[in-house]
Amino acid sequence: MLNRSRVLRLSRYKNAVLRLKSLNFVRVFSDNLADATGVTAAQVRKDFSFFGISGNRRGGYVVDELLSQLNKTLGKDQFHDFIIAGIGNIGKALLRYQGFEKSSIRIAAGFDIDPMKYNPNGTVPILPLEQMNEYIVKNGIKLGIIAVPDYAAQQVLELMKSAGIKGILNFAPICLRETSDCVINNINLVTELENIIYFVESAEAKKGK
Amino acid sequence: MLNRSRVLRLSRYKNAVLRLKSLNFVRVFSDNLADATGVTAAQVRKDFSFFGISGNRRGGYVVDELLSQLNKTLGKDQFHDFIIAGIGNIGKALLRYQGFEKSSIRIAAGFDIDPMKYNPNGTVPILPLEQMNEYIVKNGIKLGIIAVPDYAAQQVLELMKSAGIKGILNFAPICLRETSDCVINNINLVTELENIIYFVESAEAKKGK
DNA sequence: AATAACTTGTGAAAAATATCACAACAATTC
DNA sequence: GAATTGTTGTGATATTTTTCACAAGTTATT
Repeated sequence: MLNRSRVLRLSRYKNAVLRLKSLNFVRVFSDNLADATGVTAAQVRKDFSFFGISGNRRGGYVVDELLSQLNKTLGKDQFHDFIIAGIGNIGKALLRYQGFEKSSIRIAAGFDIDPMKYNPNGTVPILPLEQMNEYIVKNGIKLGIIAVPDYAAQQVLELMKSAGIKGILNFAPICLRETSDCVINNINLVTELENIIYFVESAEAKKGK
Repeated sequence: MLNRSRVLRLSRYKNAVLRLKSLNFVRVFSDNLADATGVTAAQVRKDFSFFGISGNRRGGYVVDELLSQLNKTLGKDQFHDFIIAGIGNIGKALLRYQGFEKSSIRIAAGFDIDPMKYNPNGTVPILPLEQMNEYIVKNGIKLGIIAVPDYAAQQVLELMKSAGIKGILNFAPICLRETSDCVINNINLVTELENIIYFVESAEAKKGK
């Protein structure tokens, strides 16, 4: 069965391998990846085994081979276009984020309802939300990011799905439900901070006692 | 044992209850929360039971009571100050993010090495990174956000930890390892998008076959 | 070419997590 | 006030995920 956190770990391994490669490593061991990503070596190997990624006994994994296997598994052997709905603080940050390009991720266009945000001729065009459907269909976009306020999220989700979007990263602070025809990852910034608060507070409490 | 995803779910329940409250719900059932957050009703009850949150048989949970129990458990009965290191795209977006205040989360200050970013007299002061240690110690800050480039992340982590930070949300695309004295949550935007790409691609592949 | 050193790949075991199913109970109806 | 209905709280069960442990294999050394 395909397991979400297993795929997340695969991405982390890939990042770790990239960093090791930049340090001129030619081979890596499951041990190295375990250290770099905070899991056990057995888990690294189990994960690889699950996706049919293999190395050499005693020789570990050849960095370049491993990278290409990881990229292939993750579908990173081709460019992927995303669109963003909502050009607020988060949306703008994602538009400008430098880290995507080298991971063959491209933000193709942004959409908003606020005319002040429109910029049809920018590097990444910002267009009226009404044009989103047309854009998605015309360009065959399959991937979207939702960065609108909570009250608009569900509606934007429906718009995206009906236009043919198959996968969404959602930053709106509301848990969008995924369906069989559309994968959704929810990132809730408040929730993430609350999580940290909880563990820090409970550590304090334990110590105080 | 305390379980990270259990606490994350608790935050989601809290958000769901807040939304139901705004719809004038007076009581909620585990069923409602299950629907709103995409888990089973049994899980909601198990989670509550774990934290000692209880309702009434047949009567469900009284919204206001439940909220205060959730907030108390999550340590949201008081304000929490965070600092941010790295005032780039992500850092700036977080500084301006509107959603924190009503969750009693406050960004107290930002730090960067670029003098162009300094703004010591803004609503949220942006100060030189060299002053971070002093600021943390002086104000008793326990919580931090890392939004610097990958190559600087480890170093900023050490700075924060040595100054007394106990919990960190990390946006740098490198997996920072948590230690017994400092909780860390890593959010890697590329990884999140890759995860979606993977599931969309593999769904495509399955359909094509 | 035999031995030693070391790492993978993976079944088996353990641990963690989620679901089931139902007794216990509270509100409502008859 | 007895019967009915509906919901919680939770042991027991099932499933998922992780770790263990070691045979199988590869390279290096003597």
